[in-house]
Amino acid sequence: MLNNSQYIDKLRSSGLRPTKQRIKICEILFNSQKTFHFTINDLVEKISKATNDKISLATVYNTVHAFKKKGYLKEIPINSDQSYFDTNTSHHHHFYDESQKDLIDIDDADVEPVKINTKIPGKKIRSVEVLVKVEDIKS
Amino acid sequence: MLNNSQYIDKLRSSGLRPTKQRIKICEILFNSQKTFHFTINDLVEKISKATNDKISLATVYNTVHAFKKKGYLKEIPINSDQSYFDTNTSHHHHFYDESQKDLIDIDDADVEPVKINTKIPGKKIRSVEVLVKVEDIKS
DNA sequence: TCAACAGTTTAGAATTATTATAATGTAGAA
DNA sequence: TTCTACATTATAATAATTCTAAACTGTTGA
Repeated sequence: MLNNSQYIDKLRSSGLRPTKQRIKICEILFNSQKTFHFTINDLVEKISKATNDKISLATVYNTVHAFKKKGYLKEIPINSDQSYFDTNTSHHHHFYDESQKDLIDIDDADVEPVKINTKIPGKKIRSVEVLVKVEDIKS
Repeated sequence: MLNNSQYIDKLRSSGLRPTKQRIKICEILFNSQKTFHFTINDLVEKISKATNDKISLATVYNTVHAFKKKGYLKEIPINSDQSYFDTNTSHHHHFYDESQKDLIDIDDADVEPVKINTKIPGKKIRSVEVLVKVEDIKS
């Protein structure tokens, strides 16, 4: 749990001006012990519940992308009509529940290291992500 | 390499009417030895090169989704503004080249089986997909 | 063979997510 | 405090996808 001055430091140290919109978004994204997944839409709703000052949609997009670029958020690839982001930036994987359209973390420790026995010349690996799609047993 | 009557059988046997639009799209997608990746946009371009009869965009979407549902195409999850599809429906994985925005198959044999040591009650695994993001070594 | 129906295609409108624009506002350095 | 570069904002623009309703066409069965 960080207080505002810690968010200000965090933003400033990564070259982002600590504007009140960014601080508010930090509070919403990083104040919880638990990490979580969200879409831009989810975040807009959280903001409108958390404050009376509206933050424009464009700012929400800009801020999320800035935070992603700085490594404070990860984007999660799912077959989806919208982008999912994750406040958990540690290396981990995901279940995607196709029945409930729900995304669930898989701790990195719960996945045996993935061994890839091939490579592409001139390229280096940036990340290895596992997506496990699940569905209701009965279906 | 299948000829049209084989596509007609294939469509009919899966409960899809063999209309001329669907047959044309089959020719474009499944006539090659090599499997490939495409976006809806790519497919529309291929169609317009391959034939003088235009196929409407809505039909392309409908057909691709119908083929996906029947298991003739797979959708590939990537952080992207558009959906990627794969004519290779066998179990395999992908490299995604972030420098070139290019998608490359990884043969299933080149990935050691992924072991997940956790599960979700009431859910069964439908698929396990590995996405390896790569970039230029120099970057 | 052919009429009838259900499934398809179609053009275009509608919707949704995201990005661009340009004017206004503001944090931070001097 | 003032200035300047960076941010925010509302709105428009764009792009991908889905919806709609009318026209069309395989297929079935008489």
